[in-house]
Amino acid sequence: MTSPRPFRLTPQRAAVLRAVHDASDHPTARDIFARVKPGLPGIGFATVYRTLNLLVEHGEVRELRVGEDPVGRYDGDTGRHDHVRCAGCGAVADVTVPLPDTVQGDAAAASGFRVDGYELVFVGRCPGCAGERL
Amino acid sequence: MTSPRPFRLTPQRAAVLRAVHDASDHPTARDIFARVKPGLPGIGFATVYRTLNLLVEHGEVRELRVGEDPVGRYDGDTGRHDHVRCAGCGAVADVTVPLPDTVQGDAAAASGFRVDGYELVFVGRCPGCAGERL
DNA sequence: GTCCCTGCAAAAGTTTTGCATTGCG
DNA sequence: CGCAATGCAAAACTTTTGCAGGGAC
Repeated sequence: MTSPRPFRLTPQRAAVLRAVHDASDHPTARDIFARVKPGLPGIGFATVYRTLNLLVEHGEVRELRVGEDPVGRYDGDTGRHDHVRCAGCGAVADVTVPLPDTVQGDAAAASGFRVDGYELVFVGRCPGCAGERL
Repeated sequence: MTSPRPFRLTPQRAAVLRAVHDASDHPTARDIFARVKPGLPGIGFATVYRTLNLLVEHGEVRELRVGEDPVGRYDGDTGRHDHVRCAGCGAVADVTVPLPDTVQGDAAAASGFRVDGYELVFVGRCPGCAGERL
């Protein structure tokens, strides 16, 4: 079992948790660092990263990597939902598109894997970028 | 316009292209470097990366990043298909699960984005890892 | 001759780790 | 006291870029 170790809610951890939950733009670790820094000037990168990993382990926060961008993004909404990424500016938005119940079974049958879930990311253009080019 | 520049098929490029097309395991740039090195001992990392980017631009190869792993993987199959990732060992396999035609329209309606496509990655356990734990 | 390609080395960027210090319990 | 958490600095990694040399056309 992955029994999460006990958890101490320090000011740093509370600040990071709040920053992720308050954000709606899927911030990167760097973004979160920048947003938390003003309230805790002493905080360092390492604490932010360690905290984010801890929060992910505890299921308080969801980590996602989308598209060709190699940087991790964090989502305070841990409920089931999907994402859309703008190919123009890289923005990531939430969206929920229910798939038929059969897809996981289909995937399992086709691959031989046991399938527990999926990640679905749509690719397109946000309203701002849609009119520009292409 | 993204008019692909002319293209010279050097031995290095041919080797990288062949390595990706022959692979079925979605190798990383590092994997490809290791596989190509024996046949071209002089080759360097930079050439592999530059070549992979070139091949992606020309649509000869597909780049994908899946899961919490920040490293890029490459797929010689450029046709429409999906992937399954093993949460145990990190293996990535191909799978094709057609989704209803309505999903892209649903996503567009729900997000306000123009939606051109999607990436679908199932998460589960490969046959080898399924029996082990959890 | 010109231009593209390569290889090496260094740079850039993200994430992790080591270690001494601090401070709660 | 004992142990976990922090902050700083350095390390680990992946990927990109600068530059000089060399080959193709």
